[in-house]
Amino acid sequence: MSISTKYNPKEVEKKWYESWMQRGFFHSEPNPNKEPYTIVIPPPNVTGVLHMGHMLNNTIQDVLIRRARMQGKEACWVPGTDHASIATEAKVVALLKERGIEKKDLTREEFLKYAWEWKEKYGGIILEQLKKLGASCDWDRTRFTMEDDLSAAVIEVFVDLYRKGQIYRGVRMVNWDPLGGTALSDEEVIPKDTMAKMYHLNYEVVAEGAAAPTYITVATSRPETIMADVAVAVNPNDERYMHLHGKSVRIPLLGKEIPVILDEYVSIDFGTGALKVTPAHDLNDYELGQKHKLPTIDILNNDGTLNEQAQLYVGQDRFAARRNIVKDLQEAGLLVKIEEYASVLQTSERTGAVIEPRLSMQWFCKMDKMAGPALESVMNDEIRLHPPKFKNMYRSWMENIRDWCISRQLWWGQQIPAYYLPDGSFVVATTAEEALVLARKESGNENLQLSDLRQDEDVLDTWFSSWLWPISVFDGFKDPDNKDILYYYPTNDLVTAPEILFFWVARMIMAGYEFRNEMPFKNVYLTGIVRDTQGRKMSKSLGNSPDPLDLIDQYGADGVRAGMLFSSPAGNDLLFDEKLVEQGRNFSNKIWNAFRLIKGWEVDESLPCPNETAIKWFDSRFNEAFAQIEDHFSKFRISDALLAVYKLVWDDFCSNYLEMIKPAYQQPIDKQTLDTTIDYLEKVLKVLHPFMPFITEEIWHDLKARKDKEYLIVAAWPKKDKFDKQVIDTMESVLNIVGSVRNIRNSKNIPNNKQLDLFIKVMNHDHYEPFFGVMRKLANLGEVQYVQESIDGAISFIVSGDEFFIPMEGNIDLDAERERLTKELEYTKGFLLSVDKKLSNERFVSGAPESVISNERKKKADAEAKIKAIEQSLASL
RNA sequence: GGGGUGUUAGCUCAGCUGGUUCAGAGCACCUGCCUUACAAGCAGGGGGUCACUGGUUCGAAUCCAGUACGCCCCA
Repeated sequence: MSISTKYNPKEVEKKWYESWMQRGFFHSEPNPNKEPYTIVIPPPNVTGVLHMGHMLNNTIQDVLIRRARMQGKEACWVPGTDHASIATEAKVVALLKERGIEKKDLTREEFLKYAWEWKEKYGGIILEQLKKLGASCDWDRTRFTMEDDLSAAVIEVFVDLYRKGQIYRGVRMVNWDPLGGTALSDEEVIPKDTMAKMYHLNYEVVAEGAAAPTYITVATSRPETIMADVAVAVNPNDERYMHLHGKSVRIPLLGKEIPVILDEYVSIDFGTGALKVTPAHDLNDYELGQKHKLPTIDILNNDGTLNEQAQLYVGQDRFAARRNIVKDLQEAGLLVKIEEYASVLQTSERTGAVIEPRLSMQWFCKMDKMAGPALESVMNDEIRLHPPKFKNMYRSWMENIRDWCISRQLWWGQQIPAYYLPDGSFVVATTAEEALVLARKESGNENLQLSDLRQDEDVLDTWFSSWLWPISVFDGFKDPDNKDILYYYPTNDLVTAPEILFFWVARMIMAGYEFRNEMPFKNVYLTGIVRDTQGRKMSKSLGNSPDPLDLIDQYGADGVRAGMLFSSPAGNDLLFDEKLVEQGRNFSNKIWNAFRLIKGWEVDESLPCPNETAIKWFDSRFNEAFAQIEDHFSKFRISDALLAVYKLVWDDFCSNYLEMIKPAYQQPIDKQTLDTTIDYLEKVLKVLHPFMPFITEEIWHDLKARKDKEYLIVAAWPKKDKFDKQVIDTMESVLNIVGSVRNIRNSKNIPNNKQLDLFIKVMNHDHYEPFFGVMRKLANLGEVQYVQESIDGAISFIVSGDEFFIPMEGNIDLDAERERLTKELEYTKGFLLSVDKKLSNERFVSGAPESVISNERKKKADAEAKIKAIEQSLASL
């Protein structure tokens, strides 16, 4: 038989993925005889392509879902995509631009037509990429946040919340791009470090009957906004300005009187310690203005020119106005000085224009009521965050929650179902027709027509559809009692990144309680961010992110999956190194070769089984490791679970078990050993399958002929079983003995093929006999036997309190041996001293629990025995 | 500025209720091996003042306080 010494993942992966799909293993239907296990995918942007973050995230979900499926649960992983209004609209705009089409020349309908065309053509590539990773999603259930049913749910929820008084209109500061004529999200704003100028201006203090005018100097980077000033603020503790408390000042040039207000917000050391307050044109000033109930004067037009409110420089661009006012101020003698300082300039990602903070009317969703149950369920562990350290962060955010701005000045998304009447009032309804009925009723004007109503131009924030995701993918709004939602909801586990804990996770929890009176999921597993080896976030602009598909191509999906999970505990960032994936690939190869070895054996049914001890040991060892693996899973320690499987396969199964039972070259194996070994390999494949689905399925089928649906993907997950700790412990000692022998070979340059003899002088154990065979095989020993006395002319070592001798036929370096033994003797004596010290401390003996004390006594006895043995050996040298 | 969180081997991290699985794993490194499953491998080995300072305790990597540095989220 010839099987390649290297595992070749390419065709294997394609073959099994297709095969799993064909047989419908990924598909789920409600089954009352089975326990449901449900995951909804965090929907990636429909425009997105697979990046390393998706890889990690979806590998974890696939591990969880595959394990649940093997456990016999009705496993359902719902995939889908998010319409991502900002990102998608930006891509469509860019694409149209390449074709010479400007968005502003299109109507809303024309633009949306292009957008949908584009979505149909390029959208959802990412889902195809997930298949390459092996993701076992139920593709029949693929959903999209902007498909009809899901959009209908969004509108329904909006109307519902509006009627409950949870949605209102209000003013908010937005990032305005005067060149693009649009508001931008924070993500679309690029901060640029620049040198800016700080202008120091004199505001005249209003003082009746003063002989000469006195001034207060205010520092500002934006002198052209002084016409929008409504106050000057100083810190109440600032000694320089005590005399101004309760006074007023005049705006330079304009002469308008404004109050001096006191607020600790003003930092005494920055600028002159006096701050002009311009609520319409600065976020901090806006908040200050709200706090002190000051008016808001907006002096800018959409395109960045000054309007009538400014009174001066009307019609001029903000930068031209700045130049002019500086000149005028200078001439008026009110400009004290100009300073250069390092500042951060906010610019538009798309037009490069300097961002103008601007007040605008937006829609908000109240959060305080919904936050209550959402906070409580996490605090009392109804919903568990993994790792739990995120609970604190969650709490502080939820306790200081702000209302949610849900409107966006875009076209791609669900248009807000608010309809304006000609008089400026509005009604909210699911359709225009319903809106008309409402509008007629509320206005008392029965003559109103559809054409008199104007729907709000804005669309809803994308999160306003994704917060409904766990409910809407099962049509829980359209049909609240359908069998899917009743069966699959609440879902089990959610796997996502901590950076969207608030944007998304918290809001889904709120929506769950608000609309279904039930949590949306029981566990939230928070992954870390995938970074490069220097700890930098992976990003397109840095070019430090490998293409996941290239990696799969090069190392195989199984190798990449394992690589991603090595060293990525929950909540910790993953410093991605291609070496990890290499390790994953090497692991694939290791398993492959173990399979090759077993597959290559000829069986001789007449042979007796010489491997009882090894067989008994691995059975116990498997059960012990399996219990650890299950424990890791129960705590969502996926990385640790994989590492435990890794060691079980590599160390226990390959390095130890297979070496113990391996027949000599070209010798046949007995039937019992072979059958048991195949059973063991199957068990190992099972626990490995969630992590490395392809190679395990391949070996599963190569190992034996299988019936039609007898696939590993649906094979029964092992059950916890008892294990013999004694056998495991003894084998550990045996492996230590073997290690010591090998070490001696190594240090004495004794070739592996030269047999050595071993004599055991038992102190504590006399149960090594069943393990003699294992020792002989692994250490290449000839004679192995118990003795009563030390052996002269032998190298000795101690394992678990017993002394072992290897006769050396005179080629012992006596000095070296004496030195080694002396060293060990000294160490042991020191150890004994520390134990004695502890035991003679009365407070320890009276204070420590009995078990700790008896343990110390045992340590003392062991150490004393060891010292005696070493001393004897030294004497015999 | 507010809140959170972290610092253990060269790197990435475990270490759960303070006490023999307490200083551990993987990778990297060093030495020797192409020994018929695997050089993508085998065997062996070296390496840490558990950030710093103090406290609690019979006993601290572990609990508490402070300091330094880092990261995350919000503003």
